[in-house]
Amino acid sequence: MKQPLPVQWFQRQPEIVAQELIGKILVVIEPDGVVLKARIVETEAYLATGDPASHSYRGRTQRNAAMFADGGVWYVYQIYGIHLCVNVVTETEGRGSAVLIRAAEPLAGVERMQQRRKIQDVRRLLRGPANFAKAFGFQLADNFQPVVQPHRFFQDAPGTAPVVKRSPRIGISRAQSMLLRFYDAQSAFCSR
DNA sequence: TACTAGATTATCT
DNA sequence: GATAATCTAGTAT
Repeated sequence: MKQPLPVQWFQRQPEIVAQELIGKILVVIEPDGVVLKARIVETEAYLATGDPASHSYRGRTQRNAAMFADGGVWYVYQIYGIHLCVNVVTETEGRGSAVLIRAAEPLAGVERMQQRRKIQDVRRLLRGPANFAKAFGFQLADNFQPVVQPHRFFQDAPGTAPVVKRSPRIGISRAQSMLLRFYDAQSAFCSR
């Protein structure tokens, strides 16, 4: 069994973490013992400085406080009233950067994900940030929680590294020229 | 397959 | 009071 990625792995520049997170595997062990696994295929970086699309751009607020914590914690927030977006905080205390997880490829626990999503199509199960959050059972309460825990962690993936491409981020109105979305060009599980 | 409208609330100004 | 790092369902093509 692979070792979990250590917290220091996340305490680097968001562009680096976003790019290297592609192909990594998220493992979640549910309270009843069911194991969920997924291979990350799409992420976006939100920078600490000079990035108007980042929640941290206008400084620290109650909502984005987790972004300013030490790297290696979750930043979870609700958007459009009904959806959750899940980020991994990067860099260190006081910076304010994070990586949004946008899509993944289901590897284990597919039935549990299908129950939560109320759909069968495996390709759509983890496509889009809110869908990913729902399938894995993320809650607002996961905000500020450590990324490295016994029941929920990332691990390195076996095999060759994926071909990672970059493009403009999706769904934002500012800084659309910045190429901060990273995705596995060979995966059929990306959101676009 | 493509486009549009509507959902629904925490958070910020 | 306005906005938002979205998704789904519905109608049109």
